[in-house]
Amino acid sequence: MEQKFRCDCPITTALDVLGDKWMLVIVKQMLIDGKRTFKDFRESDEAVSSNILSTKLKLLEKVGILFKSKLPNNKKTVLYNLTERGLALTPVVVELAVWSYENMREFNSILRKGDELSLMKSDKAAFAEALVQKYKEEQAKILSQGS
Amino acid sequence: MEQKFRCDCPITTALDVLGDKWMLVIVKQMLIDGKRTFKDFRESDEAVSSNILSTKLKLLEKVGILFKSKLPNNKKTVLYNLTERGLALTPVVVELAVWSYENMREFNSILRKGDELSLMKSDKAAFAEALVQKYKEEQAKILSQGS
DNA sequence: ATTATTACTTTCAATATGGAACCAAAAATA
DNA sequence: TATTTTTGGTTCCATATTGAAAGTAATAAT
Repeated sequence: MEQKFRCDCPITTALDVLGDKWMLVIVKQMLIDGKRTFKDFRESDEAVSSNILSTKLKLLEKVGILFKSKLPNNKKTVLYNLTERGLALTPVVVELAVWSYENMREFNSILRKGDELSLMKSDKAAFAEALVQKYKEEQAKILSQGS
Repeated sequence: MEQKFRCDCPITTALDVLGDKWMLVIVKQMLIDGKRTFKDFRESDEAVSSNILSTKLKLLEKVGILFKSKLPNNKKTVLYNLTERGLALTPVVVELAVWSYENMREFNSILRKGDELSLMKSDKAAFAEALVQKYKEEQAKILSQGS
């Protein structure tokens, strides 16, 4: 599964890597939903099947969006962590959320109500930055403790 | 090909519709590359094959991202136009471009140089709005003339 | 010592993608 | 007017991707 690029356009290039139903969903699950382990992803609302999850996690690692780690006292559980490159996707994710809240409600009847929409819209960059900060704090907490 | 949604998350919902290799590329071709006709898309750098193009254009129309029109003096050529909903994807496209310029160069050796990157980054909202304005001006020009 | 959990891989069916050829209507050209 | 070309598709078929289910090996908990 080596990557092929269609042309020199940055947008097309991004979509050559991220353009599917799972890549950005996994990033979002890590960034927003606090998912960190294979099991977490499997048990998410979106319920990825494990073969696909495995494939996508490998690709995300390969392009430097996430890296794997382990806790010192546990040899079994693998932690998946966003890199700075992965965290740099936060603005994309935020823009998708804004667009979706404002345009997808008529199609997805179970779309949750957008409580954070006005906050998000009032300062998208600040909202994105707050998400990143929250992620990093959680990350620090997990790495500092041992379990 | 009716739409199914995985859960109530807005990001996942957006990707249920847009999450593939073509949907956002077609939007970008219209918004930035001035593509308007079936032929235009076929002859683009990305060279979509016509069966897929046909399928995706129908889906984009169905979710209200584009609409079809014709010029008064030409019964053959079909024009594909972005709606306000489609134009509202501009910030997503801009964020993808920024991320890509800054993170994909090591993977896509033919990625073009990001001359507009610093301009884009300095004020993303303004950059997006300028793209939308330019599109609308072109649109007005085409609709006003007859050919 | 036994059971459960975690992180996968394998298998196989269903669906999506993609290239190529084909086609009908309209437009351009001779 | 007759012929050719262009445009906007559709159809066919091969290949690739997705996805559900079951299986497995190592570790951890009981």
